[in-house]
Amino acid sequence: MKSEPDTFGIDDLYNKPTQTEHWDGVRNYQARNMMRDDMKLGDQVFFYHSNCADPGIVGIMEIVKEGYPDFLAFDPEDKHFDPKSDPENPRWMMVDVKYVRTLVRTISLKELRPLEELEGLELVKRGNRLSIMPVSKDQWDFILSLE
DNA sequence: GCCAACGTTGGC
DNA sequence: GCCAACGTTGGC
Repeated sequence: MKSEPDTFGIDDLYNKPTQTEHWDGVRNYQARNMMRDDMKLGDQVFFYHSNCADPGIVGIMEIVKEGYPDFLAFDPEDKHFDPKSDPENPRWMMVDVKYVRTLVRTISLKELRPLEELEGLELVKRGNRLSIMPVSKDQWDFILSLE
C-alpha cells in the first residue's frame, strides 16, 4: 500500500495511539476491489512511501479490519467527499491497518526495479500508478530477504 | 517542476 | 460505444 510520507508516512502510523489507522481516501476501483474482496484479517502488507525523495518499501503493517465503507466519502467538508457515494450504497471502501514494524532500511524502488526475481511484481511495471497492489508469497519473502 | 502514463468524464 | 479532453499519480 502506497502513501506519501508528507501526508501520512510510516511514522505517522507508528505515532497513532493504537498504531492503527483506517486507510481512507482511495478513489480507484481496482484498489477498492482489493480492499473489499482480497484483504483478510491478519494479512501482512508492505508500507510504501511514494512521491518522495527515496520512494520504496519502509515497513510492514497488518490488516486488523476488513473492508468497510469509507465514511469520508459521505462528508461534504472532507477533501475525499464523493457525492456519488452514500451510506445506502457506498462506492468506496477502506480497511484498518496496524503498524507491525519499520524495516531496518528502506528497500527502494530503484533497487527493486532491475531484479529478475521481481519480474511480474506490479510495483515495477512501467507506468504503474495503483496505490494498492498484490504481492505474492514468493515476492514477499524475496523482498524481505533484501532487508 | 516536468511529463509520461493512466483513469475518468461526457459529448456525440 | 468511441474517444478527446481533462485531472491525477508519481518517478525523476
